[in-house]
Amino acid sequence: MLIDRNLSNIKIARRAASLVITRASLGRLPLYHHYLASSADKGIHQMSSSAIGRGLNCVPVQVRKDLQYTGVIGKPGLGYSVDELLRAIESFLGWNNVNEAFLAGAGNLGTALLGHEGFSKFGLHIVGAFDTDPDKIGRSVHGREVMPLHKMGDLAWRMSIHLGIVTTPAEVAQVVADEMVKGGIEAIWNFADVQLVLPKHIVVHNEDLYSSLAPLFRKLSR
Amino acid sequence: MLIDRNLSNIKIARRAASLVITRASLGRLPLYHHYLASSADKGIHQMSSSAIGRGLNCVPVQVRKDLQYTGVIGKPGLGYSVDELLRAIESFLGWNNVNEAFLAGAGNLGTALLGHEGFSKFGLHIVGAFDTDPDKIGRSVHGREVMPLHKMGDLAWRMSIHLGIVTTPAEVAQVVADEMVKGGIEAIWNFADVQLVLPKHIVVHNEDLYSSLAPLFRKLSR
DNA sequence: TAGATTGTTAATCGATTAACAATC
DNA sequence: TAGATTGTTAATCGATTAACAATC
Repeated sequence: MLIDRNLSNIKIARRAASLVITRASLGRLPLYHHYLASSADKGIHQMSSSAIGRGLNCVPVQVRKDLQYTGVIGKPGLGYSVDELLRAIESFLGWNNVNEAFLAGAGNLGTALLGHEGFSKFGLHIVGAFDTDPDKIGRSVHGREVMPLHKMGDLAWRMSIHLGIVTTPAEVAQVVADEMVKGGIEAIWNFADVQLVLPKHIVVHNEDLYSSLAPLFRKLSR
Repeated sequence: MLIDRNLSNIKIARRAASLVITRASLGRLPLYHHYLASSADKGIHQMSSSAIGRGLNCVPVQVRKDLQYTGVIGKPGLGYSVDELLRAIESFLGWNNVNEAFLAGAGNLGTALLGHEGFSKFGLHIVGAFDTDPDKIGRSVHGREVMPLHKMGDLAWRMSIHLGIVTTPAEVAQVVADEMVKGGIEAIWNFADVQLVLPKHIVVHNEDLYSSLAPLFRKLSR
């Protein structure tokens, strides 16, 4: 029995160490969390991969493969512990850490993100907003004062901010992102309609709204 | 010469007919358009696939493959006509059509999308906004009056609206989407944090912000 | 024990990239 | 013509899915 335990621990350790999560699986983990959380609210504490797959429109084997990355072990014949999965996903995605971010561009979209209260549940705190528009600077947007853009880099450095959100017009997004990188920012969430070109070690997610719209538009024009 | 022309026309026709664009390529076409448009602004009228690839951080062969779907033929040794590509991408993506949409959920994000003027350049016109909050109903948001949600389905039907945008809280998103489908809507752009389950013939794009954030957060927690 | 469901290997599918003849 | 770049086939890579022994 003791030997069994040890063997199975080694197995877990080896697996967790050797497997690197794919981009695709990583993006699905939040979806599992959404669905599992709403199931937990309904008092469901145990779920099989096929039950989860039904809720998310995907096949059980994909659910099992994705969930393996979290390190949670399911029980054959029974399924997974919903609460264990929720905690594991949260910790895997770093939702328990406090992730402080700066946002550049306090326009419509920037304002909306500043006002999105849901983020704080996942550890995302937008602690500074920046713009170049004199009419906006000094104003408070959803409780945060808009500061002049040229102060962003320095301040990011001094406050050890590592996440930047770009909601500026496309024309200035690259310059703003470069400024963020100079300020020590390591990950950028970009809503401007440009592909940012940045050093390899910076992680960028380009949130191109028109890429998302493309399949929808194509459907409509037929 | 005449024979050559005919042969090459047949080739084009066959190619356009047989190839169905992949989801991945479709999503990249808007990125090409962004970059080509900004190049055209700088007076550049001819570009090679490697020049385009440099601007978008991708390899020339991918550019060539993606651009083939638009039907544009490049000139060996020279490259592509920027203006021809721009027009071809616009027509391929249906950006020349008027695409009218209804939006449900006039919160922060909904308001931002209603105020996003850029959309109209691509044929997207959000012509109606809906909410259940009595404080919001009747108010004007970026020039459009917010209407009660229960009127959405009927109105979509009568106005032949085929595109729906969901910016409601996650809890009601599924119900709202079902209502859209009843109203004849065929494509749904969903910003709520749920995977909508809808009939096969409805095209849905789930714009899950937390999926986008996942790789960024992961980078930060290391 | 029997039924259900897991974890994992191997097969398939789709998307990216390398290689190169065709051609401006 | 020579150099550059195209369009396309074949090879590779990555992600999804089928199959099944292990096990609760």
